[in-house]
Amino acid sequence: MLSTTEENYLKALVHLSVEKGIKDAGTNELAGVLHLKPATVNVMLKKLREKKYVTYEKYGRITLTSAGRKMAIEIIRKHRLWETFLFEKLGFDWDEVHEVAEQLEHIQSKKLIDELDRFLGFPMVDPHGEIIPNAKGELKSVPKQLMSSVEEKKSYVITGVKNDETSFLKYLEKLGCRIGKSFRVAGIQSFDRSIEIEMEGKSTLITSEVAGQVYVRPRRVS
Amino acid sequence: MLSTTEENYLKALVHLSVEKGIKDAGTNELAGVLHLKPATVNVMLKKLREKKYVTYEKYGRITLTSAGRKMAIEIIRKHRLWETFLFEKLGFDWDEVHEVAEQLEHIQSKKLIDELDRFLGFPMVDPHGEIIPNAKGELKSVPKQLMSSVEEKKSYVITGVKNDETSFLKYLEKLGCRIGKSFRVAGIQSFDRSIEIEMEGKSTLITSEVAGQVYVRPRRVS
DNA sequence: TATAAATGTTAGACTAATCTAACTTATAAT
DNA sequence: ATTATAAGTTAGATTAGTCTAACATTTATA
Repeated sequence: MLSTTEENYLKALVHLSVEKGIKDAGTNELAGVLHLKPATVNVMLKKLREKKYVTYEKYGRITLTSAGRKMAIEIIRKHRLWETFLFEKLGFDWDEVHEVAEQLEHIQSKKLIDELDRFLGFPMVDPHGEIIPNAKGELKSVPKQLMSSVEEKKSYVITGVKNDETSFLKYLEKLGCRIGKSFRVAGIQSFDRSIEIEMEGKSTLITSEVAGQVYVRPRRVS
Repeated sequence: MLSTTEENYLKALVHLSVEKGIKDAGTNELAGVLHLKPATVNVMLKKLREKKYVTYEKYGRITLTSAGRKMAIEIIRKHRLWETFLFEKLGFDWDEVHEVAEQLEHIQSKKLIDELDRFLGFPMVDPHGEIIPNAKGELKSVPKQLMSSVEEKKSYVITGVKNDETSFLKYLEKLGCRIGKSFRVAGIQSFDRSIEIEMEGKSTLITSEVAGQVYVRPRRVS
């Protein structure tokens, strides 16, 4: 059985790899997302390696083993189910669920989480639009949708890009488009198929060329 | 903010006083219910005294301050609301709820517990028939009912005794009747008003004299 | 009431998780 | 290629919560 602390390290490793797209991490990066000092992380890493949850050697990069990844995905599953519960059943706001789910995700009871899943009707996504891993620990891949096929007035989350040339990514960055960001479609111009989106309060115009290179998924609105 | 450990100490003090009917406790007793060593409890007691949650002096008895009692009752409220949730919404069995509620009761979020209360319809009792303190921390006293007024086929919990002579208590003990025990009324003899109860699988006869000295409250059946 | 038994306390050690400060290795820049 | 900077490591200290073993006090009993 893992401690809450150990669980948080594993979860952070998955988040780092999802957000950065690479599967390994460094001591400093990990310390950064956990708000701990590198020295602290270093100590814990030895323990997690001992327990076979990560592979890692001195001055090297940190990678989750399959056991480590499985554990981490289980915790993410719990987190997202609890977020869904708080949002759907208890009327929490979109931005209030995370903090409480951070605590709830560490409750140890397989039955609890399976019954919660059933109670919620086996939801696929959490209130942030994030995919909820299923009971088998599969992060079922949702059909990919291009930004060029979005509908007006609906909300989406950016999930990836088709094209990863630096110049293109730099341009996306300039537009404020990063993986994980969510936006609402304010309007679509019919003559050039350009899309006007609202993201973090400001409005941005996306050309159809760009939209054809960006993956999105629908987001449940609060 | 109290640690989980500190919360458990306060809760144990309330349970001790409820179960034993006295408002103070000893180091050994407390260690017993917490499954810790007296030395450990002694260390923590100093800390809780420092924080003004208990009053206690060397070799003396331990008493909760009103702040301590308030905290403890809040935790008991959380525990019982979670038990109700697990039982009513997630289909847990009567005997499975406690263990998970022991973990859930330490989640810190006022909103969570108030919304959970609302979601459950402001329940008065948990699946064990225990009274749920309200949001103001009042352990609303439920009208006392004597065992002599029970109805056939219904279930009750023993809540107290009118008479606390040793001989009487010893007799109750022999019958298996202790505070907190629950039973079902199998039948009532009309000619002598004696009551046949089923408790923990076995059947026991209670005379009307005894029934008139024992307090009970209705229990929700599983 | 003297003593045995029960209860309570203290000191010192241990584990988990954290920190700071000093040190080492790897990477980037001139 | 040398050096400066960034990244990573180690050692030693700290806090919370626990333990055991030895000691002190209170209580119950012969």
